[in-house]
Amino acid sequence: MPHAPATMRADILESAGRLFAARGFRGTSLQDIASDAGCSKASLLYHFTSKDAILTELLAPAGRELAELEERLAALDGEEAARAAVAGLVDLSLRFRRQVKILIQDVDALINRPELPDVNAVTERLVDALTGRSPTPEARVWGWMAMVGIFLTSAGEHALPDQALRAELTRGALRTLGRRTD
Amino acid sequence: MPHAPATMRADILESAGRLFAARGFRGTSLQDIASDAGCSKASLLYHFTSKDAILTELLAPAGRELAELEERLAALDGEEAARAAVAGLVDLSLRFRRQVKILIQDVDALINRPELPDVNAVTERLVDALTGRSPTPEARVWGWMAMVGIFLTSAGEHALPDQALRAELTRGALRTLGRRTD
DNA sequence: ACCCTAGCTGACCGATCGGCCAGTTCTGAC
DNA sequence: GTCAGAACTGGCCGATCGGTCAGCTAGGGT
Repeated sequence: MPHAPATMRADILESAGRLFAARGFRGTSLQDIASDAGCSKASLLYHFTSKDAILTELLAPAGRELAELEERLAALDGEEAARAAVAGLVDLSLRFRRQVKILIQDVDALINRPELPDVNAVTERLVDALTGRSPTPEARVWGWMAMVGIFLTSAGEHALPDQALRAELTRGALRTLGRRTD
Repeated sequence: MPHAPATMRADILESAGRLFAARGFRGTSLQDIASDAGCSKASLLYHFTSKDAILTELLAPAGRELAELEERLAALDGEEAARAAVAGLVDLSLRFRRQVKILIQDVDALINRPELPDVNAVTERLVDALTGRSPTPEARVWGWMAMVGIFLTSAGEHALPDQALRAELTRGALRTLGRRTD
């Protein structure tokens, strides 16, 4: 039964998006997508020029909006710009959650290894330590932000000697948690 | 010239670590490592049981220390625990920078795509907006933390409705930047 | 009734990659 | 000098993956 109007294309995008978010781009084969969407691998490449093109179509809207946000910010200044940047990033990240997950999925696959402690368990206990006994759900979000912020910011290139970077990471994290930084 | 004592093994680890950090685990082949280390692919598998075993050996020390940190935190409580958790994570992340880069490298490879705006440029401009004109290097670190925190925390699972999560992400980010949260 | 075409497919291809093995070379111990 | 064994290698294998292609089929336009 070939002629299902244009639903196949949409089904493929939906399957690919879900699988990419769950197993990562490289961790998902064309066959995986085809099986999930209920068609043949060749059919994928009839509707899309390549595996990469599927990912492109999934990420393009987020990219467009990010560029728009950037433009909007260029017109603002000072406190106004800072608040707009935060609000814009929050909005974007939440509305394109699946896309964010696609981008960071490979990290999950890499981090869940026997020689590393279970990342979920560690996360839970670190957040516990950060937020104290019986934390509110809100406090747990801040705990997450502080941990992720420390972890990933450490890997970036910063114009700061190691000792100073160490101090600033600590200060930023404590502030995220709403604690005194002295 | 076979018998270089045990330097080959160390050379392989060094090469693998550098390449994994630069191109990611999956993006680095055994041949890449062999060429860089100046030996044959078969030699890698003489010194290590598998490609995965190389990564394991590179990550194991970080995993051990993370487990130790967790243990140490279990004995503490309240403000003391929070500060020890932050200090411990900062220390770990900075001392194992290369390992952190290995874990997140695949994200870099995935995020630098034509349909997405150039991530470095966007990062720069967002940090500009967050920190205002002529920011200090310290302020840029906080800007980084806030952005990364928003971005990655949004992808996690939180026991919070979307609207509340949105508010808390905003609040946390503004606090990281040392701004009023009202 | 006929045919054109969009939708779809099975079979196949070339490339790459992780891993294996038989065999060679060098070294240190005796 | 001899020899055991560690260090190392070229060549090969099976699996997987992205992608191609010739061809089948169902339906709508005429």
